[in-house]
Amino acid sequence: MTTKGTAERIIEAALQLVSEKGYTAATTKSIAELAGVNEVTLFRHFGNKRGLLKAIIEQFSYYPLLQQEINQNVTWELEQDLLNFSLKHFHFLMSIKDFVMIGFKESIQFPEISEEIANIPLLIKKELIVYFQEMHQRGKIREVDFEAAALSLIALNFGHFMSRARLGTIVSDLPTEELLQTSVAIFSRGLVS
Amino acid sequence: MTTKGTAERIIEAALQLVSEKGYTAATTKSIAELAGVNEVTLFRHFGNKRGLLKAIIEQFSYYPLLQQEINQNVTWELEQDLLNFSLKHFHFLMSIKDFVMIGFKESIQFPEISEEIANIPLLIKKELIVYFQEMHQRGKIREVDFEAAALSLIALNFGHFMSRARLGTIVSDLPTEELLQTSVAIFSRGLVS
DNA sequence: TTAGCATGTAAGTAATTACTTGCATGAAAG
DNA sequence: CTTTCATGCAAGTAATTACTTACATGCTAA
Repeated sequence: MTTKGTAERIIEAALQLVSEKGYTAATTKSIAELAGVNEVTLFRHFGNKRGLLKAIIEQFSYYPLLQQEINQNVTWELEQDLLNFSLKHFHFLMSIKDFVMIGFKESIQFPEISEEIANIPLLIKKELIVYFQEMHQRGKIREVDFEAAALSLIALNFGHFMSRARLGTIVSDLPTEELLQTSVAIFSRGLVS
Repeated sequence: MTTKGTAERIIEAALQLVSEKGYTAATTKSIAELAGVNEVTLFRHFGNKRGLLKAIIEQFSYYPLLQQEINQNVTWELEQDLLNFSLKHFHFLMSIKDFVMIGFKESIQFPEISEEIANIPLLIKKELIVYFQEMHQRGKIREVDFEAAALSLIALNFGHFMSRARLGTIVSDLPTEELLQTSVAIFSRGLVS
């Protein structure tokens, strides 16, 4: 009980600090301080600093991926489906924002994270291609390179996510939902036959 | 002569290492080693480690921005213009890839870089909005939220850039030009009236 | 030739960092 | 009541880091 709470608090603090300042700059002292525990407790739980990050990675691998949820609520109405997907995609990325940032920052020190993160667009791409193919067979979208189309939608959402996650409302103060709606409206209109 | 070359080599090495490993993990020793100079030379040139990064930021502020080049070669043919812009945008981001990465990694330690980087999409957004408005008046694109449209195109290109810059061909081995072409084709088709 | 200037070399310093050890404490479980 | 177990606390260690100082060397320009 107390144990679990302690370890969790340490992981949480590490996740925050490492994603903010990077692995090296996030000292064990500062992590322990933010978690509200003694520094030795950190080592007693995770052995060493790398062990702490391993725990973070492991926790992430249990995180429910977006993938399964994509095919749910499919209406075979292009714009509606893509908006539904894009909203989910965006909020999913936001929910794992810290992981994504660590993945980008520590791709050299912890290539495992990079791989884990790179897997997300890969899985989503496959799902989207299948969806686009089916939509094409139903005569609802025109013939395009479905892989490129899938990658584009993913890039679109990822771009919006990065902009909001790192720059906030500096670039634009449009409400996220509104922005995504217009974004998807243009994109799906470009796909319809 | 030799002075300039030395300072430049140090800056180059720092740019590479800091963008790869982050500011804290890129030690002055490793930077000097990569630059092929003695560590003291680094301090003689830039005073301290922060001074070195200041020099990097300053060098970037002199970098020719994409902005002016956008309005050149405008044909008022939507797809052609947007493809031309997107290719320029993408390759511009690639050319300042290391700056962008530092900007994302060191947004806390060096907020100036973040601001500098955030300025890019802001300027481009303004240019794109003007272009879209003019295209609308010419009856070539339909009525949409031009700001959202501009942000979407920027997010699209940025997403492609991030994917290629960090994940290489893991997600897809489609040739960049081909990918951008399909990407822009869909997007512009979604805008035409 | 000489004077200056950029750089290399060697040595050192104070601070920080990851990590350890030994002991005290307090709460829960048997 | 006692044992166990997670944690706190104090102290310390070896390595690393940013940075300094003093002196030697070699190239360039006057």
